[in-house]
Amino acid sequence: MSQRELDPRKELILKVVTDDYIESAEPVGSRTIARKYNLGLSPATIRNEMADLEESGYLKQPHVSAGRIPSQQGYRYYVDMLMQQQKLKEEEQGLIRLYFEDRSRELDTILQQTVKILAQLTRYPSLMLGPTLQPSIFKHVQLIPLSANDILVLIVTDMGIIENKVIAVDCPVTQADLDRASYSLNKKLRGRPFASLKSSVLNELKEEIKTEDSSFQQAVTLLLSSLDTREKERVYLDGIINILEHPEFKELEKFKLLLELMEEEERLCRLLSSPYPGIRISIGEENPEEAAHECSIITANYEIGGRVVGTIGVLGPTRMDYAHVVSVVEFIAQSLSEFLSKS
Amino acid sequence: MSQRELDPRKELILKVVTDDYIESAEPVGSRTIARKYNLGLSPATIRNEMADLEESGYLKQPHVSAGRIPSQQGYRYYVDMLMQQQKLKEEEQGLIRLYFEDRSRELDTILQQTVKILAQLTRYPSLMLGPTLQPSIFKHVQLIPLSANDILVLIVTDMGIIENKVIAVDCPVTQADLDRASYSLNKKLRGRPFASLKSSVLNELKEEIKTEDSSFQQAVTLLLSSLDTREKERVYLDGIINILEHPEFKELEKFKLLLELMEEEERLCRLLSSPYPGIRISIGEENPEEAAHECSIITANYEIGGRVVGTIGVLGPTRMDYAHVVSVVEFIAQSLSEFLSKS
DNA sequence: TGTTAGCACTCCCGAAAGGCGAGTGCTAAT
DNA sequence: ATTAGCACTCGCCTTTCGGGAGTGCTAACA
Repeated sequence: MSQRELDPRKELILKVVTDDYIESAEPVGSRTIARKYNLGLSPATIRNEMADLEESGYLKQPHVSAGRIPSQQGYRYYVDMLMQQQKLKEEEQGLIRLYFEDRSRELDTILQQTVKILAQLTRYPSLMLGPTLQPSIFKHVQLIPLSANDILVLIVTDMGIIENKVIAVDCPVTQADLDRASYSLNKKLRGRPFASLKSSVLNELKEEIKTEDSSFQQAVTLLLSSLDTREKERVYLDGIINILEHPEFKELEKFKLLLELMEEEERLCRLLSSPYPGIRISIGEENPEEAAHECSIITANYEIGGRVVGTIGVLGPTRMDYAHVVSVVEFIAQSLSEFLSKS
Repeated sequence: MSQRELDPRKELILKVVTDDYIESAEPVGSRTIARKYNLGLSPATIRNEMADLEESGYLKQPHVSAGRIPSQQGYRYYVDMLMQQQKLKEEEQGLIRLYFEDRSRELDTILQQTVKILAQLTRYPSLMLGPTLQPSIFKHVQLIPLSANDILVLIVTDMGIIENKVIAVDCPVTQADLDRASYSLNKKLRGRPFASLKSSVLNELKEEIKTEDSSFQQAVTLLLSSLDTREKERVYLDGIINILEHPEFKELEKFKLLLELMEEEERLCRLLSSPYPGIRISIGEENPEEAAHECSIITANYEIGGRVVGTIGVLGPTRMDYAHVVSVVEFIAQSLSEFLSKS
């Protein structure tokens, strides 16, 4: 975080320039500021201040005879020090609340729709990293025979997240075998956090099943290994189209890079995942992805029962309506957390 | 289907124009044809034929001094009568086969990756309508308590499709209640086709449970109603970016309309769903969606165990490589059907 | 010393102009 | 019936050019 290192008048001007540029998408000139914002300063004075701000890296000029726009450093200062926290408008709050009132749907649908509403309210592309298994608690496992050699493994967590996986076994197993296996797996695993499964419990379990027959052994071993490999999280996405509203993407090439990014889940994950809780704002080149170097990303984590399980966020040009987006993302993340924690 | 109503030389010229335009995206002129395709005809002759073809509606001119391009009617004739069926290249077949060899994944992932490979091979945006429940056979149901008042209902079909839904009950139910309910539901429903559930079986079941306690009754009733409402199919999508390779979408507005379409599942469903099996080609305004009036769509249904359960398809400009796409879509639909039927 | 008016200068942007080139339809010859 | 020749059309690309917005600098002023 930056220190407060600009004098009040420079701050004021930086703020005004940023606000105006965010709104208009046009470089802001000294004349405009003087006329529009009544600061009691002449254009010339503002010009001087702007020149200073440019020299110290907070503003820049697209070209000599244009107004100023904020640099990445300028946005950072704006976001950290100048931006006014907005309270979400009543109607927006209402919309979100209303949406989260209707409850009986699949998890998948809920998440998809949450991203959709986020995109609608922000008018930017919105993304979500689906809930991880890691912090969940094991609730139920069910082994279901699909055919002679294929078993469907269903794992349910306390959050209602469902994992399913087909595993192939060499020798046929009977329904009875599987029921028995399901039963003892459940007895053993129910209530345990996933994070702890890999190490202790599983070995323990492996020991135990030595006494059982081989097909059961095999099934369990496979289950365990499949639990191991399962790390990929789903990415939800909506409102890509919103990006086209913004003049910075009128050049197809720029948009193309971004669209490419959006179609690759791994890269999105890298962009979104954030270790610490709370709102995070990444501006321009702070983003790890080359394609997003002219974008900013605002994310917040959401939780289930106090445990962080996923991330929700918005992607936009660096000239983004930070204040508004922050308030929406925050509110939705919180609403989603509450919603998921209730079930 | 059109009758064969053009004389051979006109057909030849229509075919050449279409082939060339599909490849080059430029209106093709008489001179080009004469030089490039050695038809033993002079440009002037070709011009006369083209003028005839234009008059009868198979070709059109973007403007007076440009070459000809196929009209929608022209494409239709091309697709129905002139296009040579291609056999898929060995390497493409190999790629697809290779992909379908690796088996143990979730259904969801498989479908997503199938669309991805379709997009890769065709270089067009690709879509899939996820498998419907309707033609499946009931395999297993499991009721799992998530909290005091929420029950997770898991339904597994013989195809490994998994539906899950959270339903809320008024009064708390115990694990034992649910196990008992699961048991009798399974006994009753296993092996029945979904299509038949709504009517006969369910009423029968309702009668039967009158004798049971109320919480059980309630759960079953809810289950039935949730089965009813569940009709929405998932849409998988990949390779949107490919559309930008084509000059017809260099105008942002056109692309925007299409992107809008792609972000709305219902509209995609309407566009894709096709009653009859086999390859279907919709050209330009044959499509029900306004936004796709300058596009063509090639779809094929895929099956599980001989029953049509979904659709896979490709969207491109009307100037689309029909022959190649048809062969890819066909092959992938078939491979997917085989793959899904094996499990 | 900070602020402001005045002014010359820069440079983007959009409109207008002009030339090129590809392709056509028509006519007349084969 | 086919073809060569030719005048004509028209999209597109490049160039040109003026207007306008905005600047930095200088000098005057409080």
